[in-house]
Amino acid sequence: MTSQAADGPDTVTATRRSKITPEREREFFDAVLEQVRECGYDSVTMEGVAASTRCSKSTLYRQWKTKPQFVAAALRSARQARFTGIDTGSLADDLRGAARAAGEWSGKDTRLLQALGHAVMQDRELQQALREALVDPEIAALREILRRGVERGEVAADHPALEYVPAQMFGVLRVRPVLEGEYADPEYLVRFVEAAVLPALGLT
Amino acid sequence: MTSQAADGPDTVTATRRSKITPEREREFFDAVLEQVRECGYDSVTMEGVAASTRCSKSTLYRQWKTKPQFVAAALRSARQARFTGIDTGSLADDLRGAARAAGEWSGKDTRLLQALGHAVMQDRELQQALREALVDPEIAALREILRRGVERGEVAADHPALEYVPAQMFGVLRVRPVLEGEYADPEYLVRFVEAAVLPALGLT
DNA sequence: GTGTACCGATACGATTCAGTACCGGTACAC
DNA sequence: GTGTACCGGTACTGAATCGTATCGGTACAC
Repeated sequence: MTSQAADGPDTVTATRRSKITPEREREFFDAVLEQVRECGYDSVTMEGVAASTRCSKSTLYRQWKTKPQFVAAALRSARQARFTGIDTGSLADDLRGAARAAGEWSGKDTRLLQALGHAVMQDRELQQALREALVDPEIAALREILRRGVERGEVAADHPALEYVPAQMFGVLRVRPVLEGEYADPEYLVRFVEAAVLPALGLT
Repeated sequence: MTSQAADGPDTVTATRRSKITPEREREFFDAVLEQVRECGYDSVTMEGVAASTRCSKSTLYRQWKTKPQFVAAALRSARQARFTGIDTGSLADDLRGAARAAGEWSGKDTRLLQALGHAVMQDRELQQALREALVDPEIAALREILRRGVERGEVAADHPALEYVPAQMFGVLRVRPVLEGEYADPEYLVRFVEAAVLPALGLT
């Protein structure tokens, strides 16, 4: 359940009503996200997830009322910052680092975003879960990198290109599959940062 | 039928086996694309399209064998270059013009791309139709703009930022809804070109 | 031990939708 | 007129899939 984080030190697993251990829950979440990436949101079925994790549909429906709620829970559980902790002291190197980190997750995240991109327009909870899981943390980390660069005086606070850096990074990341048929890898993104983003910021 | 372009001067409409006029066909195509934008590819139903155009399912299935083929045909029919004919003699102005043109179509095209983004992975014909309709023409036109700029000597042929211009334009176009919750309008894209693309190309 | 609460399996009803089949009606060719 | 070929409407089959209900089994609490 979504409430189980509230009551759960380790040994208390015994006290838990549910026999679904956190590890088991992870299996469910991994399975459903993988199915979403594979087949698209609409084509994901509870039966499919149940089969692939060898549990019964009943078990899934006991824990989560509906498919959207299930997927949203899975998304929330997958939340993690891809590139926090990047802090080299140089804006250019930080951006290169972010590009590299983004490129490493590119395939999985992009497929997920792609697969959910439209479903999200119809379900508020799903939309928010997606933003919290894949969008907001990255944007925040990126803005933090930029903020530090401004603070160090590497770029003017009102530099017009600043506001577009996140959109550039994620935009290029997401459209490369469409334009070139392959996911943006770290090399591609780093070259992009060096060829376009840094020059635009005046960091040659 | 897909073959009707081959046999059709004007008056020959009489000779046509089909009573589906090109205008009527347009209605079908517009309706199905609108449904795709609205509900997503998977949720589009032949029955829905039939109802919204007041024809019968039979009629649709007589013309197109399956749903993917129907949607692909609709996409192909929607093919049109958004920004050919932009040629001001200045690379910077051409790019501004392209940005403005792209921004004007942004909502419709982005929604379509979003809605089809995943379905396309499972159906080759659909994928190709989508590329031909929404991706390739724009890319080609953009590359042509850049080529002319190079030819005029406004930017070096091997300038590293050149290769990323199309990806940036379409990337920013497509992710703005995700990041900021609204489609990229012409103003946004023109400002982006001026703040980031032109500086990166050394065209202050 | 005994009881409780959850598990997995399976079966079920309801719904939705792709695609087919059949119908009577009608516009146009000749 | 008569025939042909297509139209729109409706009904149908068959396959998924949602979500519910039922059932026997089992791990853990006490």
